[in-house]
Amino acid sequence: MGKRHISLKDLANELGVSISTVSRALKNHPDISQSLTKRIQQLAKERNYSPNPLAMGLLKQQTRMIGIIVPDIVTHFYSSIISGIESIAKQHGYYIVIASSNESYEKEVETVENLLKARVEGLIVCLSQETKDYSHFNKLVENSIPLVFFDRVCHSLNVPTVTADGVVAAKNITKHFHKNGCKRIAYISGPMYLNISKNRKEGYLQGLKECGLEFNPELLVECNLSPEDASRATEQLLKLPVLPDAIFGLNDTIAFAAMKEIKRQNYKIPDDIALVGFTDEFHSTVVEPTLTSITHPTWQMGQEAAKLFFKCIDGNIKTSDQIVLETELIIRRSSVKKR
Amino acid sequence: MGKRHISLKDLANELGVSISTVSRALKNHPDISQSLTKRIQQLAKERNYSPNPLAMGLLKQQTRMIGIIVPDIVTHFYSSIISGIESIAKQHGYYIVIASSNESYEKEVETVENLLKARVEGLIVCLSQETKDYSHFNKLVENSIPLVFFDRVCHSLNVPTVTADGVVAAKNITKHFHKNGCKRIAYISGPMYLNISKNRKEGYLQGLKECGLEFNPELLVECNLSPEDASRATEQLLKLPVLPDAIFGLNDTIAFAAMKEIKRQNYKIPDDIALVGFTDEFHSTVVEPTLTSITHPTWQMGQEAAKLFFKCIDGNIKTSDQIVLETELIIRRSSVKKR
DNA sequence: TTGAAAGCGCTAACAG
DNA sequence: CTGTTAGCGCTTTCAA
Repeated sequence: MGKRHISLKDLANELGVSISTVSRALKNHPDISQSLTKRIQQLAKERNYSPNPLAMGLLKQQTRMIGIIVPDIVTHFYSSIISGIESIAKQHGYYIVIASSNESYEKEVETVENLLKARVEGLIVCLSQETKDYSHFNKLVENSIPLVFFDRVCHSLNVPTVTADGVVAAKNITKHFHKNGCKRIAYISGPMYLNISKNRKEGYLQGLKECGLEFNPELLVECNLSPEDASRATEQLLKLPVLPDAIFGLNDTIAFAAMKEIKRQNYKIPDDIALVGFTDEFHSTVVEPTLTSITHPTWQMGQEAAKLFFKCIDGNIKTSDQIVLETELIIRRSSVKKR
Repeated sequence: MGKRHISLKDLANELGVSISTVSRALKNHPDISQSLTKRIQQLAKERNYSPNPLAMGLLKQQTRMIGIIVPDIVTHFYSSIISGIESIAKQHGYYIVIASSNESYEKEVETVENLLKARVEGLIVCLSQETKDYSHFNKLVENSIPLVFFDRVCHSLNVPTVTADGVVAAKNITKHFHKNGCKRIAYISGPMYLNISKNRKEGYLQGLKECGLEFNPELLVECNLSPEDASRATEQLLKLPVLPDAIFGLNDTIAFAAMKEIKRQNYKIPDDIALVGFTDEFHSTVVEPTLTSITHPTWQMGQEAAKLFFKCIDGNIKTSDQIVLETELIIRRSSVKKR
């Protein structure tokens, strides 16, 4: 094995000076003579010295690690956001530690604890679909440990958040449907305690109103966020005495599942039923028909979340730092009726 | 801010004993009296004590962090492998630090350095598509720092690897095409210095031979792994005086791009051109027609890679530890001609 | 049965 | 201009 990293001490010994001299020289402290500084820096480069972050961390009580908790890591939406976070983290010389809650409340609680034990400096979190109780985040808030929520957030905790404007997005979807002649517009939602479900419902209702359509409760079905349950929800809609002529899903996963189920029952998209998704996964353009969807600026969401995080670190966060990003309706074939 | 974590010292002060006593009690050292041990452990639990990993790391010279380098994090293939790695890492009480090379050699080199600076205990790596030179890994090998490659690997370095059996897989694809009446079977490959491209070519050639077909160089085109270049490669195939009647892509990203291009030119899949992908991304079942593909046991690949990693850590690795996993051809509609 | 002290790598206050 | 020292949290001899 052997020694893998050399230390200040190694350098100091080799040059016959003290450790602190080396330390100072390396940061160009004016106290050290030009020539010595040069010699020391030279040797450091030769030996490929790099400071031991553990020692630094211990001393400064900081690890330069950000904990990220996402419902899952395999969805493009989240991994793209993670990329965005990473890009900012790297600029600040921080590392990210990623953990997945697998959409489980229990695992989320456990994960928070673990990351704290690992001494991350703070957390950037998207809540699991099961999470209704937020007390596991209290400890962070009380100790003013940096905490940022994105996408699925909890406003009661007074924590900075980054979200996409689901109200406007859902309103636009609804109006888009209406413009295409749809009158029975259905919404497959997630659990209503999630802000994303609620916001999109809000926009859905506003949209209906603006279009002069009445809200029909049987056209709003809830499901958990699994493809299986989304299929079930779709089936439920398709069993209605009068079919819906449009469906929009809380996200693309749900929309894809709905698409499969609609096809399975031999209805035509968009002519029998128009379909719109949400979050614009990469494959929206590959499915048949191509899926109309709401794009999220995921990369940017990640970046904004990371920026808020560093504002927390620097201690100049306003509790009112609630960033809401615009989305865009990308119209493809799944929602445009040929008439 | 205040103190966020309590230390042995805190506990010791509170009980009026020495730090070392507390330390020993917490690990049930027989020297400490039963009653004291109990009292100490009780307080530790109350105060929610957890050892400071930085201090431990500094002392033991280990960080319990594994560095992972993947070409990108947003592809399901990689994120799923990462999940697999994480599951094993967690069992061993290790954390993973994920970095992406973005398919760039330069960034890969830089990333290796950064992770080493961060004192990860070793690396689990999938090479970038540009990487032909492996000297940035020499340092690890020389210092026997644990290093494991998966999927895109370098055999010359004598490092343990986990791969999928691309030869057999590509052979099966070729034979599957032939069974469906295809005679002009094309292969859109990646750069040939990548083992995955080479292996699949090998299998492709074997398959042709077994089917009594001759290899036609114009039916093998290379592209870098971007959708854009894959489209270009597809176009090239579609410009041939005689069309291919089957195409298999190095991976699903390429296959999806090929699918788009084929559709754009108004050819029918599978009847004009049969299509098969590789790696079985989630959306294979949603595209139209559903995409025949080779599934990789990605989760398992990650797990195996992590297990090899810990064998390295424990020092009982054989240089011959080369794990090759079986794949499976999942036949869907894109490759079955109606005749 | 318990405590004191050294040391992991580093910085910073304090002495020369 | 440079060296000494203390201390971050912990384990581990060595002493008592």
